Amino acid sequence: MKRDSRLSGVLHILLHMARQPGPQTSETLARAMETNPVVVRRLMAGLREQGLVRSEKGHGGGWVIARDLDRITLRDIYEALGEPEILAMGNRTEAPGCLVEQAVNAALGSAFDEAEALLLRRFGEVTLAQLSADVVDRMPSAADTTTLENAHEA
Amino acid sequence: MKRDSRLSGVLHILLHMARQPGPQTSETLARAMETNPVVVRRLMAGLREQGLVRSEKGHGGGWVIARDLDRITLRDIYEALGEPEILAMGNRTEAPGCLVEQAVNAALGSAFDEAEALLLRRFGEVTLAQLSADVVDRMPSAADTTTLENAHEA
DNA sequence: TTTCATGTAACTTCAAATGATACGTGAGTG
DNA sequence: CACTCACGTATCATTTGAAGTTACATGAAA
Repeated sequence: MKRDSRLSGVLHILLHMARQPGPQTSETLARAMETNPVVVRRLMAGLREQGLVRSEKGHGGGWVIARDLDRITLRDIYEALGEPEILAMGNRTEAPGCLVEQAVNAALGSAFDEAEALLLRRFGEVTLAQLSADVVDRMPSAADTTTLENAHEA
Repeated sequence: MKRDSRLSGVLHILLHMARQPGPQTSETLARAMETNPVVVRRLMAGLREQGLVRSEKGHGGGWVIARDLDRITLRDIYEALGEPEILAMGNRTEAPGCLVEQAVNAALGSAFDEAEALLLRRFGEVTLAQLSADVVDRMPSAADTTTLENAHEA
């Protein structure tokens, strides 16, 4: 399967939005991500429904973040995306009659559950504010005025 | 993508083999798994290369486990399968120039790594012997003579 | 030599993310 | 009011890898 990069992608979008004052269009955000505006809208749709972002049509429209950055965790975003599959592996059958398969499912299942739970816990501990601060830490000090355009020239 | 169930499948195969004395053919094992003999051979190919199982051609041939059950961990089997992808999610880009994406990758990447490490650690702690014992625990006591055939009728 | 069973290549099927095109809707602008 | 901008969304193509299937070669035992 192709690796799911929606969480990675939407975080990229949100952090770019966080660094710019006004509304950002899907068009602009798509260029920063080297992708298509429709992909941006699709990613953002779930976030809008959860009230994490707002969108406006027409002139001067675009996307804005609708909540304080320190009150949005990666977990909130993950859930807004529709809680995509975390693991690429799984049990062959869900409710097998075969005792052998039941034993396999029990052993693998608990390991899978633990790994998922760990990841979700980590997601819950990281806020957009923290990530945004990390971006600043990574910047050569003089470049604090980096715009969406030249952010991708480096 | 479709969920990868190779580990689950190969464990099912191995535990069925563990409960029968002689060599088992791909044909027989495939019937127990409700799949195709070629799929069985494909799953077992890696295990054979790692010396976990042996195969013989011709009359009376088939597959046998080549090592004590308590010396085979799920991790051994996972590695013999070629270490398939564990996570369905990943970073959009591996070595991005964009500082924003670098920050995203760092945050997500460490969480991903932790989850993977946890799962692999769990795999390393479980042996085939333990799983096989668990199968017995799940059996109604009188059914200890369950064969491959009626194991799937219950 | 016939049969059985593995070893593999090649093809089809399937699922889901991603990319792209097209068109509808609503909000500003002139 | 007409026009443009930007989102909303349906639809289709592309991509990737697992899983299933068919076909045939190889080697071992009867």
